[in-house]
Amino acid sequence: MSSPRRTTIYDVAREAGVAASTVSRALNNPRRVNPATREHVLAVAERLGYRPDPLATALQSGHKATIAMLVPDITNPHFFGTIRGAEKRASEAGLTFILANTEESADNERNQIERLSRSVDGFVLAASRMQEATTRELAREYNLVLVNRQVEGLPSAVVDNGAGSRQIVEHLASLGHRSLVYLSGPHRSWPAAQRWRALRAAAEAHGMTARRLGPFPPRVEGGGVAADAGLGAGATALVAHNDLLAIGVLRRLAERGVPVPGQVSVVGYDDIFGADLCAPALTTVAGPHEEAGRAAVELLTRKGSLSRSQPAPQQVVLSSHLVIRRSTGPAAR
Amino acid sequence: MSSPRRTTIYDVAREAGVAASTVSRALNNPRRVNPATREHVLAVAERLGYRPDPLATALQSGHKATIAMLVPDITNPHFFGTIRGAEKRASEAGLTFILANTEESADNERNQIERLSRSVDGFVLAASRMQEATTRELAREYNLVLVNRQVEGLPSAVVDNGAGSRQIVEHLASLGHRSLVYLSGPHRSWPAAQRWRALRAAAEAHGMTARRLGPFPPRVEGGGVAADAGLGAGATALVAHNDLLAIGVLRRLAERGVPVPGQVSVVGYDDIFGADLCAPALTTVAGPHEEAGRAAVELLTRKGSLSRSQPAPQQVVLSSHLVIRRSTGPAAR
DNA sequence: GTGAAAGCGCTAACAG
DNA sequence: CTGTTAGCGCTTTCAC
Repeated sequence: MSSPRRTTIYDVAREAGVAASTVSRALNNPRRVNPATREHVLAVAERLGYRPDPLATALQSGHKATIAMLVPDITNPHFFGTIRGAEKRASEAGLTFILANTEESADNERNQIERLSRSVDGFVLAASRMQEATTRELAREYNLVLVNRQVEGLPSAVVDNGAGSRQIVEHLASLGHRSLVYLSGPHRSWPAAQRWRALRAAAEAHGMTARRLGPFPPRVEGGGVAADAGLGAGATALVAHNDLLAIGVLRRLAERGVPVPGQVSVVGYDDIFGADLCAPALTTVAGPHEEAGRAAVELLTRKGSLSRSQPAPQQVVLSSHLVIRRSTGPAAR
Repeated sequence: MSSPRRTTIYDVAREAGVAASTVSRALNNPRRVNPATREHVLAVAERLGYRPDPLATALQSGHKATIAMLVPDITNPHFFGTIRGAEKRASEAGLTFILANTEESADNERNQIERLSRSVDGFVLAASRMQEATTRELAREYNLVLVNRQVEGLPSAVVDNGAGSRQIVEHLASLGHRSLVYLSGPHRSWPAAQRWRALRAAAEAHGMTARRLGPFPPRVEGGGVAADAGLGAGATALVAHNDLLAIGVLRRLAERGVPVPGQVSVVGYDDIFGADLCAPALTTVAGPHEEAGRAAVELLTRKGSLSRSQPAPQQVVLSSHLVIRRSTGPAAR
């Protein structure tokens, strides 16, 4: 705009009768300057309304005080909690928070990382779509922390759906179900693989049959085909990859006049906003996603400060649990 | 990380056998350099994997290619559409997108603006909580565009809830309702004032009585008191400030055993995700919020490029409409 | 059409 | 403890 030329460190220096470097020190290394002059400099800076220029600081010191979070799809309510947690933590730590959409594309993700690399100190990659090898390679050059994805050797924060998955099976088993069908999300998806593994293992332990169908698009629109496929498989319990898909399944079932949970029980994952609003309210696996977002940022900042004295990158694992609502009930005879 | 020293414009210059300034020109002012040398420089840059440093560019030129969006509450699903639209447009325009939460506080908003001012070209202020005077004052120093708020003399993009509000009244009137109660949001809120104004005017035109209660916290939790207050007022139709509040109202009504829409009709605003999932599905005013986000960014970029030859700041107004679902029905006798 | 040189605002040696 | 001196990587006059 009308750029009235901001006051710089030199203005403060001149006004305070010291050198620019002294001003810089007074501001950043308070102990490396005489308390008296320090007071004075600070007062002058205050009076002149001095504000450091983050760009100039970054250019010189390399410390940008900025992080970026890359999300496959900003719109997906699943990410809201994670985004929120990350933004909050970043803000608390005085970091500027950049948010970018990768549109579910690994290429896009990589490009964004390269585009932003000079502007940020590190990245939080939510549900990254990149191949393990690519991710690992990029991690050698950039500061990366993963959320809801684990790659050996890289720091990450995940909500472990293992516990939730086991609880699904226990819940269904106790209701008399003998088999379940997992309506899978994208096969490339890390959580999808993790969920299926846990479900299958738990089912086996409980003497239940578990089958996997799909992949289905993990959105409400995917629910139509998913429901029909599940029904075709003759299952009494449908476990959808996420709540969006589960809600779509619920809709299709209602359309077809299939009573829930009378004839079929339905379970989701994520406990998104809306999961308890639908009819019937959805039984789903809830997890501390906001916590995961916070933890990821935390890992990023810690990593930066500790100058690689880190023994091994940390992998934070948060637990999940089943929230039982109305969409599950006793198995049909 | 292991910072292998990025290739700079000087590396390219040396390798290409030209001066750094020529490289700069070849990259930015293609026409101010000999086509042949240009080709050559570009080829070398490509080969060396040169990437300009946005920070250095910004420090020198003042052009940051970055915008920030300030939102009162990232968590509120109401903003998702707007955020998404803004992020998309920014990304298309090659702009880096900073997102910050202001926690519903005007002070916080102002601080964020000042903190980020050196790092960005401008701000999109969503549902700004600041006073008109403050906003106007800040707008003289910074590039601001408002979303879902209008301030005389400042550029903005809003979803006009006037049309939707009128449609609410027409809809209710045609169902035989003689009176409605508006369960208001924060009185400081610009949309709240706008909605109430339109509702009242339309009600008058249709010979209906309109009353305003509140303010209520515009969240699901606010629905309890709001519902009770509305019921106490003896209304047959409750128009809630937003869908969150409306959903809370629906819940409270269900708790109290009040049939919807049998005894009371309920209407919301925003058509958030989940509005069609609740039981009964919510009748609500929908608007092109994603469009509003896009438009705001558009205004911001245009404003920057056109060097103040702008006659008057633009105020984009987008229209809304009522989506009729199951929460509204004929007035109880 | 191209090169040399001067900074943008700040930090970080290096002397004193 | 503090001042001087170089740059960070880039753009932009100003000469040639």
